[in-house]
Amino acid sequence: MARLPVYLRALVALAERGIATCSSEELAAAAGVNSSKLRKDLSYLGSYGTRGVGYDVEYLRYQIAREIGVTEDLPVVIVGIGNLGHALANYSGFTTRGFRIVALLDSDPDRVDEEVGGLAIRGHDDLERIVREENVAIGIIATPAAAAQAVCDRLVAAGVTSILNFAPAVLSVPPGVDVRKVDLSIELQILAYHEQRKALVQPIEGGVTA
Amino acid sequence: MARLPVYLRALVALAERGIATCSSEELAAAAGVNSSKLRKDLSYLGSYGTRGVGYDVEYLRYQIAREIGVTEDLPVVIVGIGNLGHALANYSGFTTRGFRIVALLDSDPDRVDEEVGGLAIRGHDDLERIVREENVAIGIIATPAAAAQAVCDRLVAAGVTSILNFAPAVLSVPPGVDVRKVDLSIELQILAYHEQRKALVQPIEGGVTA
DNA sequence: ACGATTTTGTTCTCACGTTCACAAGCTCCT
DNA sequence: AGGAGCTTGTGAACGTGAGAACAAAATCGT
Repeated sequence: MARLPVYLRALVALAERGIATCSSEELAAAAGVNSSKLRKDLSYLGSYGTRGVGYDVEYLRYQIAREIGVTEDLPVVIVGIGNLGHALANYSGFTTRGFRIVALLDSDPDRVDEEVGGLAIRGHDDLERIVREENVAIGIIATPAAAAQAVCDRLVAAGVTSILNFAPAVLSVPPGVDVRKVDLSIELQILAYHEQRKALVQPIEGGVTA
Repeated sequence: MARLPVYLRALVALAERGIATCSSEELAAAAGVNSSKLRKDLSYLGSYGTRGVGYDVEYLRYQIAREIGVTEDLPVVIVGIGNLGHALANYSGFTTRGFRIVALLDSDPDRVDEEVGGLAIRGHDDLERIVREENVAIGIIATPAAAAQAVCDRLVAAGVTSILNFAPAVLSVPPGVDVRKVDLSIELQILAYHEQRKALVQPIEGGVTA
């Protein structure tokens, strides 16, 4: 399920605060979900809790990490080192949460060998070799929309089977390849939509909708 | 619905390619959804199509933009100008798609007056004033997780009613305030999960799962 | 002017995910 | 040792969203 990483993050946060055990209510609150949903999700992995007591934070943390498959670092490449690629390369959250950035790729020859976040930018020519040599299964696309599909095709051909796409483009991939899309302006537009509805409803009803 | 912005983007792309009219099948393919779903979504807005012909791209584009509420630019503030905040401030997708970044805020006094993306960074002291003067309804939080809730509280108190949160923290807000969360490492972990399942299943079944 | 064709708008069915509610089980206190 | 009090795990109802199928309507050709 897509909520396991959220639970994992909440567990890490609890562990950092020195909390050794927690109930489903507490963990659900930390993760921002319903406690029933949380228990059902966790029961899908197995019975890792103790009735009357709760869950052992450290134990559950490891079990979820194992289920997700981030017990050891997974190699990742980032393609497109523009503003966003820069930020991603410097983002500490990747490296501390089960991922290892093995290469930064950019099509601009002038940028090759430039260092970002302690890693030198490589040209697109090296894409296939790096993916094969490092056994990279996950690629991050942070190129302009026009280049996204071509980059995607090359990544998939080289052996990448999961893609995180920041480019505002719909990627078509063969079966067996997963794509997740993060579109920043679409997120904002969704907020704008709710915003507009609030602006329309509130003056009439005279209050916020609980 | 959360898919309207996707349709809008697809329509803009079609318009840029000089396509004046399109069927639900074509638009659905461009948006990456089912044509039935698309038609149902659009019918919720009204009958903007013509049977036997399809949809007028330009007309539908305006209608969706109006529905979302991005016909004129909405003011937005970005709080936390680290790596990610930098990228967001420079991201052209916001400004070209119905939003106007009116302020960049950072807690670090040394960064104040530094210019990013043509806008000077302001200190947190100016938060309330800017939000009120510019009538800002949407705030973007790109701070570290530890600062996110405090920033969120200040934004909400100043009048912001929609928040896009990039910090890896669960924000609690009063009723009537919308929060959308974008967590980059969670997206990667979701891919890792699918990746692991592929690695487990494929060697046994001997092929990709269609 | 009329029918064939295309495409929308809508209805119906189905499956999934969420939530409530309760039984099973563990701990602690007496 | 035995019961009271929690807390997990799960079974059942509910609501929501997705997909297929069909009817209404507009154009085009004859």
